Amino acid sequence: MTTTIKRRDTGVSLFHALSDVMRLEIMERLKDGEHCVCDLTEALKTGQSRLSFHLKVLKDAGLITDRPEGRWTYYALNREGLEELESVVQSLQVSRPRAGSSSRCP
Amino acid sequence: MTTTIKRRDTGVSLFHALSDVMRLEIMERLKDGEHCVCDLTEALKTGQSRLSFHLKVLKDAGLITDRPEGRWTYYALNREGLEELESVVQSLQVSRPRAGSSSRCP
DNA sequence: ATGAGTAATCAACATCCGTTGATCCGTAGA
DNA sequence: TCTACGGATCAACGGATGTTGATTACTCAT
Repeated sequence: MTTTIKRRDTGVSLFHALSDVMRLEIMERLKDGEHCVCDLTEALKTGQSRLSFHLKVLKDAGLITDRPEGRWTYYALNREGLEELESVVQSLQVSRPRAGSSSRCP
Repeated sequence: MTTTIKRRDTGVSLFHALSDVMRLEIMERLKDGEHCVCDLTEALKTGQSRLSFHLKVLKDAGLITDRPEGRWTYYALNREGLEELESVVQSLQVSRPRAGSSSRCP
């Protein structure tokens, strides 16, 4: 089914985007609102190039948004992405209330 | 804070475990209950070695459990791991209701 | 005890990912 | 227009990750 495949792929990219310490730290920082790159660079004590790389991964996954303004770019959490994440996680929950083992081998 | 660091690390390993198509497919299969490896090998049409590798990743992350029985090993979803995942995902939600931008650069 | 079947582990290889430093692009101020 | 600055992008490198085939360990049946 195509929608299932699509769901799996977005799942993979969402989970991959979050499978890195620095990226989780970025998400953490953005929880209280928008931040510009220079702000994050200082807060996370890292190089500009590295930060830019991770921001791109998060943005491509749809978890954050960027808002260029003049010389600066502000990043913020993306509600839609987080909702999608929630939904994918929900879909991992057990569907049948594990009524004993459902496959017998011998 | 130590607990925050620990939370980040478990987050990373949970997300990493789920950032792979085959591993998501395994989770999908286990939603309806226990399955033995031979069962999954056939369902996912893959080699035994490959499957075993991915099962180990999921198990190490605490997302599934194994139950050896005789010649076979049965795998199942691990509720605790899924709850931990939920909790980590919850912790990514915006904390303050984004009252405008919280950092100004110039 | 031997042989067959299940599954974990290993070594080797290929690929992907993250880091770093350099470069490029766009904007703001002189 | 020239310069300085913020930030994206690129190439190159090194380390991690996934794949494959072979080996090993264990269990069951004969």
